[in-house]
Amino acid sequence: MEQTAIRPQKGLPLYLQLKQMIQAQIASGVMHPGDRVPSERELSDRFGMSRMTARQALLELVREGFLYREQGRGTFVAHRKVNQGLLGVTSFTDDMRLRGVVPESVALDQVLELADAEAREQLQLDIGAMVVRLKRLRLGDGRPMALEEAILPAHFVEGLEDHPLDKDFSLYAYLRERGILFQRAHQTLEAVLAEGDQSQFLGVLPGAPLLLLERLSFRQDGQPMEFVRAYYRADRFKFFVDLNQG
Amino acid sequence: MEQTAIRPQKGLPLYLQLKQMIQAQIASGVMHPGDRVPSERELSDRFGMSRMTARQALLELVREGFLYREQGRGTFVAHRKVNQGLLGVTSFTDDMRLRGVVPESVALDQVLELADAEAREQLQLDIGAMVVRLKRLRLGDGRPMALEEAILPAHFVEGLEDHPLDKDFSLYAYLRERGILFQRAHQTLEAVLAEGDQSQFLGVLPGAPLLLLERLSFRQDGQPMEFVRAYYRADRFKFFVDLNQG
DNA sequence: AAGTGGTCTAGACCACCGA
DNA sequence: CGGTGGTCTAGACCACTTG
Repeated sequence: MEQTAIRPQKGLPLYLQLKQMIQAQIASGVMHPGDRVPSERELSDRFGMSRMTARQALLELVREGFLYREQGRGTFVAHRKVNQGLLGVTSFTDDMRLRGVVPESVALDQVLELADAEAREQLQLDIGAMVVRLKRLRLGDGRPMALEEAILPAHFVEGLEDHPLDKDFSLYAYLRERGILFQRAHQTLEAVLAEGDQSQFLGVLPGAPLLLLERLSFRQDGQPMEFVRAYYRADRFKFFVDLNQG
Repeated sequence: MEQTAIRPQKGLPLYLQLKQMIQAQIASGVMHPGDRVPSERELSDRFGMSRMTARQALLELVREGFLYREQGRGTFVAHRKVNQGLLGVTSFTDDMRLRGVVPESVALDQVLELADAEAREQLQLDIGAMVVRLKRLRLGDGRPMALEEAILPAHFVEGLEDHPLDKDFSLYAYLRERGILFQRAHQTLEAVLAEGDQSQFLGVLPGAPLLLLERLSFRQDGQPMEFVRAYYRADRFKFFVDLNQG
């Protein structure tokens, strides 16, 4: 832990600068798993900040799994960072890129319609509300990966009808640009067998195993904003998630 | 938000008392989704605590999804609490109980042996290390739900060999009693088809869909401590998870 | 301009742990 | 015992939102 510059308001809050510095030391191997990190008092002395500021940096790193603390002993570098950050809500596009696969979408259907009972229930809409329904075939490196249907309240996506949905278009990037962000999602996964349409679009035999994913996403204020039902080819897709706390 | 007693050191830290009070008001319906919660300054005034203390209560409730904040506007009650707390590592036993199903286990096999290559890789063990291998059939309300194999480093579970593994025995409760806690887990899910042994134990036809779950659990210090591979009957089990942050 | 959350300070006492 | 993290105080200035 060298005395690199950390002091001034160079745009970034102090605690974030400290956090990044510690993170860098772990990543670069300067500090090893099990090593003790300097105490809150030591950090605040060394970098001329208050103890609460150093504390905030350490606590965030603990929450993110880089460090762990033991009462009365100290703060230590965690042993193996479990797949950093994959606790977040991911989009198909990001997901594929992360795996080094080139994502692609083919729009099969795209309609503006009255929300049916299921959509109203999931998205908590009133009778008469309109929704956009997007049916897409998802490709990875040009091969069919998943058949996906997304339903969103129409007011979130005005103008989307004129948007090209093919190629590497990401619905999530589109929403991000418009300032619409997810905060939380509830997701279920089950195993089903391919039938009818599904096997044709995905290029598998009827009876092949599929992973059925259903996801309801919420905005920051807790309002539901997207319901997705997607069928993934089991031989090409494995879902993973990191869980915290015991 | 009434002026109930909150002041003194009645065992519980101040910020936890405040947190619980706010949580109770949300649960009881006194405060509704979208309602503004008193500001940090207002809370600190009203309850005679410092702003940082009130802030700590609010920030924890935000992290847990009960509240959300908007810069310059205030702190608000979130709209729908997404399955409270199900971000955690769950055991089969807890999971079933949560769903109102009576869990049961039948031990099929239980051996102490040399760790093979896969076990060493997953659990980061050296050559020559011993592991305990537990094979169990999991029942819910008396019906087969899953076929599960767990592998643990032998030094975590000394004495387990003499333990009855049937009935409602929970490996996790056993470990909890011995002070061994999980902090984090990495889990993957995929869809497969039942074959051989699996279909017999689970009571399904070969070719029936199964949900294959693999989980690697870590202790607080980041050391891996259990690897589980479980096959769930797709018609009786749906996996769900809540994700944070977009 | 007034109110909010975001950051930060310079102290304090406590419970817990190790030597 | 000294050092650690856990809690807490009473202030401060900032950026942001709203009227």
